Amino acid sequence: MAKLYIYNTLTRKKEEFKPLGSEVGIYTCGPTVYDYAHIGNFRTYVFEDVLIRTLRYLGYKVKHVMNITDVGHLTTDDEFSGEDKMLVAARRERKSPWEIAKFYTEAFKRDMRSLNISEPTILAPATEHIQDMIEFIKRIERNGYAYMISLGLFLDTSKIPNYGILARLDLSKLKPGARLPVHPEKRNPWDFALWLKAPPEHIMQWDSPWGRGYPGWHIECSAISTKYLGEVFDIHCGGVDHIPVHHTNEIAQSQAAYGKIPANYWMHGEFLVIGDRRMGKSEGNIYTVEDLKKMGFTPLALRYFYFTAHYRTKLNFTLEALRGAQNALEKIYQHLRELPEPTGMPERYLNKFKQALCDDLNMPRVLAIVWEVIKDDSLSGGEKRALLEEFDKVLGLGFVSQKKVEVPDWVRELLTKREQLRRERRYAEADAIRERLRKEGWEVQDTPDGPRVRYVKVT
RNA sequence: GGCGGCGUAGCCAAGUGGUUAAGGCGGGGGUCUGCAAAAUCCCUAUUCCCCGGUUCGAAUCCGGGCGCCGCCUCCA
Repeated sequence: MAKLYIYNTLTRKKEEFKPLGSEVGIYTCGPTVYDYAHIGNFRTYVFEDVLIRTLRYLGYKVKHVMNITDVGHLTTDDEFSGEDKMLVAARRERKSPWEIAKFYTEAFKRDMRSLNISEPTILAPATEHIQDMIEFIKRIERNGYAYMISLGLFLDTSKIPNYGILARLDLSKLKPGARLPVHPEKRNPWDFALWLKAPPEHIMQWDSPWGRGYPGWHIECSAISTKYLGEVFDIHCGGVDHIPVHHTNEIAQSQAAYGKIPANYWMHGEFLVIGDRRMGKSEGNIYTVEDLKKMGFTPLALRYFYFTAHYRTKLNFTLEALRGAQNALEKIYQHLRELPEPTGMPERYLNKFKQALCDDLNMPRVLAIVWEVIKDDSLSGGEKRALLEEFDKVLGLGFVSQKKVEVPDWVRELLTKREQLRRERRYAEADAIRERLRKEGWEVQDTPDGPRVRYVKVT
C-alpha cells in the first residue's frame, strides 16, 4: 500500500497516515439544515470526499460518519441573546423546525448526489442523538469539568490541559470580548455551554438532568463521533473556521469526558472566496448548486473547479473560472467518447497519479496528469481510457459514463447521402442534412479523410 | 491590539533551493474546409508584489516594505 501523507492541523505538518485499526474512522462536520448549503460549504464536503475516496482507492476500509445539525445553533455567537437559526427559518417559512430540517436535509442530500460525493456510512441527525449527548455531558460533569449558571451547564476550560492546542491559541494574548461582551457568570471567557436552558419560545427542547432545554453547540459532534467511532478515531475533518472554536471545544469535551484528544489527524479545508472575501451567508455573496444549474452549469463542472486548487489554499471563485472548468471537463468527455474499451494501464502514469494523491491530496497535479494522459501520443486509446477511468475512482467526474458512441445506421445513411450531395455541389441540401444531424446531437466534421461524426451530448 | 495566511500570465492556479516556471480556461496564428464546425500544431510569465541579503544557484530561505485576506467563541 502506498504511503499516504496528509497535513495534520494538530502538528502543522504533513504526516504519514497510520490508521488505528483495520477500518479507518473518519468524522466530518456536516451541515446546519436551516437553509441551503452553498458552494463554499460544498468545497469542504468535496475535499472530504476526495480524502475518503483516496483512502478506499489505496485499499483502506473506511467508516465515515457525518452529523446533520438540525437543532440549536444561534443566529449570533451571543449565547444569552441570540436567536435559534432553526426557529428563525421556521418563522420565515411558516413551518415547524422539524419541517425545515427535513426540507433542507433533503436538499443537502440532493446536492451531495449531484456533486458525486460518496454517501457517508452513517449520516446522523443531532435530534436523534439527544440521549447520547446527555450521557456525554454527564460524564463531563462526573469528572468535575462542568458548572451550572443561570443559562445552563458550562464547561470550565481552565481545567483542560493545553486548551486551544489545535488552534495554537495563546489565551493570554487573546482579547476576551473583542466582539461580544462576556457573560458575567462565566468563570473564564472561553467557557462554553454544554446544555442550555430553553426559553419558553424555544420550540425544540428536551428534558435533561440540567432542566428542560437543548444541547450546546459542540456536544453533538463529540457524542456522535464517540458513539460510532469510539473514544479515539483516525481523522476528523471540517472547514478551517472550525479550528479555533468548534474543534477546539470538541477536543476540550473529549478531554473532559475521556482524557483524550478524540482524533489523531485533524484536516481542514480552506475557504472558497469570491472577490477575495470569504463566501458566506452573512456576507451575502453566496451561490448554491441550484443557482449554478440555473445558469447552465453542471454540478460536476463545479467539482472540477474545486480540483483546480489545493484544498489547503483559498480558491477564488469567478464565473469565468467556473466556465473554464466546465469547458475543460466537456473536452475531456469528448475525448472519452472517442476512446475504445480500456486495456492495460502503464505503470508510470499510475504511479504519478498515486504520488500526487499521496502528497496530501494534490488534485491540481492530478488534473495535470489527466491532461498529460490525454495528450500522450505514445499511449493507445485503450490505455488512455483505462487510466482515466482509474483516476475517476477518486476524481468522481463521471468519466466512466462517457462511453464510445456507435454511429447508428440512419446517421450513416444520411452521411452517405450528404457526401453525394456535396460531390454534386448541392451545398444547401448538404448543409440541411448537417443541420438536421446536429439537432439530433450528431456533429459532422469534414476531414481530409472524409466525413466524421461524433455524438455531442446535449447538456 | 494579538495570532495566522496570501501576493506566480487576461482568468483559475501548480511549484516550497538546481534541466526550458505544471495544467486548464481564454486569446492569437497556421493546417484543414464549398462554407462551417471540430480536430490538430504553434505562440501567449527571460520571470514569480517591491527592495535588500544568504547561496555556486531562490518564485522557493532570511530581513524590511507595500497590498490583500482570515481568525480572536454563528459560520465549510
